[in-house]
Amino acid sequence: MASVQDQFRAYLAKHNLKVTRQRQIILDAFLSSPSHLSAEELYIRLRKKHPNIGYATVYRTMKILAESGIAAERHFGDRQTRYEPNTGEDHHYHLICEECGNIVEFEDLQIDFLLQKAASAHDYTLSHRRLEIYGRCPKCQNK
Amino acid sequence: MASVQDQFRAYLAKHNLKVTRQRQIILDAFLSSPSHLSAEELYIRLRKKHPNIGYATVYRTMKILAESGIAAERHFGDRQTRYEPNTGEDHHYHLICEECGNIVEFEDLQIDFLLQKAASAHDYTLSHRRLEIYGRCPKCQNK
DNA sequence: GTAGTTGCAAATCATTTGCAGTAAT
DNA sequence: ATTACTGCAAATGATTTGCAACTAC
Repeated sequence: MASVQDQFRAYLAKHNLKVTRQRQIILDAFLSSPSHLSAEELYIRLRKKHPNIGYATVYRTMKILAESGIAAERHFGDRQTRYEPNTGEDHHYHLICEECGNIVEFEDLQIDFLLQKAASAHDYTLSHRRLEIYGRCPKCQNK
Repeated sequence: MASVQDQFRAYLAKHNLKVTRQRQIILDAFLSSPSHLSAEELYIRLRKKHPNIGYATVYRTMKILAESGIAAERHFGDRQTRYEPNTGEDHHYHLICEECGNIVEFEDLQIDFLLQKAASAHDYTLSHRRLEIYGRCPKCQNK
């Protein structure tokens, strides 16, 4: 039942933060944009409709979205932090085309299992994992 | 036979680059330091013995080491780029303690196989992969 | 001698922060 | 009324670059 909107409001309330017009706009833009955008890319999309929203506000809000568990931060090869909607406890992996940058997400229970096993083998507890496979997508393989 | 030193000289020769004192010093320092140092950390170690080597030279040289295949660049959670000796075509994975930052490297043929399979399943070719498991090391588990 | 290199300082890129004015509670 | 928030511009931290002096070839 709890929509992302509710989750957001609940998080703000719990932390004495305010529901502002800008935060609402940024959340909506984030939810209705392609995944893996950076704060800058989101900002650029935003200013089309809302030219007066500040760069810093986008950064600050994305940080709140990450803390509230609505967005997850990702670091791929480039320097920027990218965000994706958080799909809860379950995790997925990324397949990234080195040529065009296209990203495919996938899940794999067998990999999950082996990662858990690898951590245990070294007496580590596992909290999260990052797996990225770089290669060439079908399109880019034929130039 | 080909030592890393030879590999370095060969790369420099092929690209019309010169074998300078500084490049030699930085390569040696890189080879005799713990793995996963950042350019800054290497620079700090260096200046003990060679106070007149410039910050930029370290960055420039690490870039050459990466291009020549002697070092591999790594991006973990923090913002800095870290370097590790490149162990050729074979790859390994990382187990990282979120508390103390300790890093364990490991290999796993079963994981290799599944990653290759995952790429194929989406018609991607595979060029390289990045796998990091975050958790807590044995020491940090007991506070 | 010539072309590539160095060290420095200034520039750049992504991100963060201080602050005075503004808006949500 | 308070307290948090915004937008801007200036600050930060990692890395890069321009340039005049220098060094390997």
